Amino acid sequence: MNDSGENGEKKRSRRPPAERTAQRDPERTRAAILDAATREFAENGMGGARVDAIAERAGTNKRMLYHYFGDKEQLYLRVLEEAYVSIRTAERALHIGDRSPEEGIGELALFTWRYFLQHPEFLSLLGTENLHRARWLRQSVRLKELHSHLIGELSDVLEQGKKQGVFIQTADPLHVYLTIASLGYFYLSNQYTLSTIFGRDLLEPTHLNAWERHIVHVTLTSIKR
Amino acid sequence: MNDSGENGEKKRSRRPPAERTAQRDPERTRAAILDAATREFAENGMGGARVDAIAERAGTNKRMLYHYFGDKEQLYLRVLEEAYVSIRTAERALHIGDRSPEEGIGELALFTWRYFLQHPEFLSLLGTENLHRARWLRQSVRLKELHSHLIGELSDVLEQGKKQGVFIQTADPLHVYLTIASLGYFYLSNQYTLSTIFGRDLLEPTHLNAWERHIVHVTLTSIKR
DNA sequence: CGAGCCGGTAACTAAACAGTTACTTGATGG
DNA sequence: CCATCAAGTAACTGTTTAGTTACCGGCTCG
Repeated sequence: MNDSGENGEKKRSRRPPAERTAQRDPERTRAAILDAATREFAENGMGGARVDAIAERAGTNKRMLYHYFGDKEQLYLRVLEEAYVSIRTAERALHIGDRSPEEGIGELALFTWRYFLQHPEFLSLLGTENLHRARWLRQSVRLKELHSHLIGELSDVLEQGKKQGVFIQTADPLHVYLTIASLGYFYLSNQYTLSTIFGRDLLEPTHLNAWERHIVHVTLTSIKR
Repeated sequence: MNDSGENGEKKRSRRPPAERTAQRDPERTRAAILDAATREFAENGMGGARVDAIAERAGTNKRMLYHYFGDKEQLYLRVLEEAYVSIRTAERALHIGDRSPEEGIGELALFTWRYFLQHPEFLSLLGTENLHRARWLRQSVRLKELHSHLIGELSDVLEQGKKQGVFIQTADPLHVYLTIASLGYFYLSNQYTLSTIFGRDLLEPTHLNAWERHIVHVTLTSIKR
């Protein structure tokens, strides 16, 4: 039933400048807008992003954008929610409790670093949202449980490590997560100013690999007995 | 526009009589604009900052702003340069080489954290500049030597620590600095989203103090033998 | 078969914005 | 004592922007 390609083209249009009929695909249009918006907001922030630019990137127009998402702010919030759901979903699939505590933490650190590296738009969106003091995120209800799971799982792993005597008793799950995230976030999100003032390209593979090892090393030595 | 006759009421002159002359103080006006611009750019980013808002905050008007700084971009660059000069100047005054290596590094970590805490506008400006891939910072020549000094001094302290056998041989000055800056920057610049998703106010004194101790602990354990 | 719904387009509008211009006031040195 | 210039004000301008409206045309179902 999937009509791929052209069905009978009986359409000899009379007027419109665009004679080519776009095949209708609401789901695709919606996804294209969301994707285009993600890139536009990530590159230019909330204040700098242009609604016209998003429509153009999505290969559609403003009318559709307002039709599906309401207005610029609601679209931005959807982009942000989507970004959070993506990283937390991938994170869950790790199941850091399946390995030894030490390996579990190391795995989480590696995953986080590599996810940040492959999703610069996520870091950028976080930066924008924080510039505005989480003005839009705070309105979103559906995001909290997403995170309580992360802390819960991390807490279990730490407890097990403490019982086994490999981790110090004061190790705190939130602190461990913040440590991992800090080291990845700052290096990447501030790579441009850092590369400029220190005169080294931080994105060179050699430096990236060194920093990856550094993150794991710092995280583990800070909680090991 | 303004037609001749009609000398009755209502002749709205284009130029209202200046009732009182503000005392002239070019240096003060200049400083007021720079200060107002710092706040406006920090709060709204480059795209969100409004020239009119800066003029109003400074208690002056756009004409003066353009007179002293050329245009919005040049003003922004001056704000950014000023911010970097401020932190590096304060940092230099620490003289971290005067203490034992361990104390020196701890001192640098404490200073950095506290400076970030007291100067949220600096963090915000860094975020904005990185969103734009250091577009303006790269144009600034006068900022590189400012930073080579920092790395040089840090390198000396680490060398001394290695000689004394208290630091590991692989400790790298840039990595140490990035570690310290990461842990402070992320916690503060992302405090709004983090507080929201984890349901804790990260700015509460208890949590701030705990994180301060954490930064020093993490930094030192990562390089100690 | 035709009414009306739905995905889609382009031109429009009111407001906001960066940057300019026309003008005023007062201090100073010749 | 006035010519000149710098500090300062507010209205203006051309452009950009978020959001709207008028319209198009194919598809579906009664």
